[in-house]
Amino acid sequence: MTVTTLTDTEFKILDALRIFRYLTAEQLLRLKVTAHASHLYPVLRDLADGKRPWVEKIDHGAMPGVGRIPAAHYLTEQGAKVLAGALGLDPTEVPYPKGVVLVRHGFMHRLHTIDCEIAVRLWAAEHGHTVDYMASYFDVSGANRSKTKPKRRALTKIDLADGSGIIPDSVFHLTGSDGTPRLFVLEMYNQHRTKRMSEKLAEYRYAIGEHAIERQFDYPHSPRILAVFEDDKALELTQRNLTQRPDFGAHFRPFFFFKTLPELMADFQEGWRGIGEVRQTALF
DNA sequence: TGGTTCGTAAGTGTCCAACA
DNA sequence: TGTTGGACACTTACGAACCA
Repeated sequence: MTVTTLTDTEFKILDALRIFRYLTAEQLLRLKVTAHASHLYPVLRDLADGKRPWVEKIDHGAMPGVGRIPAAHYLTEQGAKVLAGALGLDPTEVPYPKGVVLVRHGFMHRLHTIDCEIAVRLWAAEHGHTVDYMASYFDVSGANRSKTKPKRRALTKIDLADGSGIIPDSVFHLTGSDGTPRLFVLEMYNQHRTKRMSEKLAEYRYAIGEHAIERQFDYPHSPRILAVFEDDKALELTQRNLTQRPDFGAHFRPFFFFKTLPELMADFQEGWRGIGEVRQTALF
């Protein structure tokens, strides 16, 4: 039997990758796996070298007007096994990405979805809330070509009565310090046309009408649908588009909460905007 | 005492757009 | 067509603190 010794930083990095699946160096620093980049980079390099390939990374180079795109790190099969040993878990209990192929645009969207997840988890830890469940659109079960497993399916998918479905970017369930459970559905928009954004949000009126979200995630109350935007301009255009839609009645509006990503990263609970409202409100 | 981590500062690498 | 600059991420060097 091989005994593997992990330093505290190495363990924190592997465990953070278990929870968040893909992380940039900046996100790892935000999660406080170590205090400074000058220590983080050598540790990451050591974890990814030939002797201990427990972590791999995807490098996308640079983007015009944006600069260099950060590399995304993820657990390898060996890394998942080592972490399972350190946590006293069976290796099958530590997931790791398989068949990793990410285009740049998809990568930025995934990066921002993970930013939302980090913001929610850090806020929950700081405010005594428990994260009971959290999944993103890239978390899937099953396999399309398998004869034994069910078909591939996003864990966040909401089935609708007509056989179609909606795949939110993220779904999570929190329990407050007073024991109150709350379910949230999150949509993260970046670099899309705002018309496409409002169309995706308008699809939720079917899920609301059928109580499909409550049914799918076994939640007895109304869920909160969070729409997070890269900037104010996209947020305001989407708000305006939804208020002008004749098929999007006023009774749908209380379900929706709007915010920009920087605002979400600063505070998860406060400062949300409703559809057609300037006044900011708390989520609960 | 040695391994690990922290902190500062400066330099390098990558890609694209603009320009001569 | 080659050069330059922008906008970043990433790397390296070095000294110091911490801790078992």
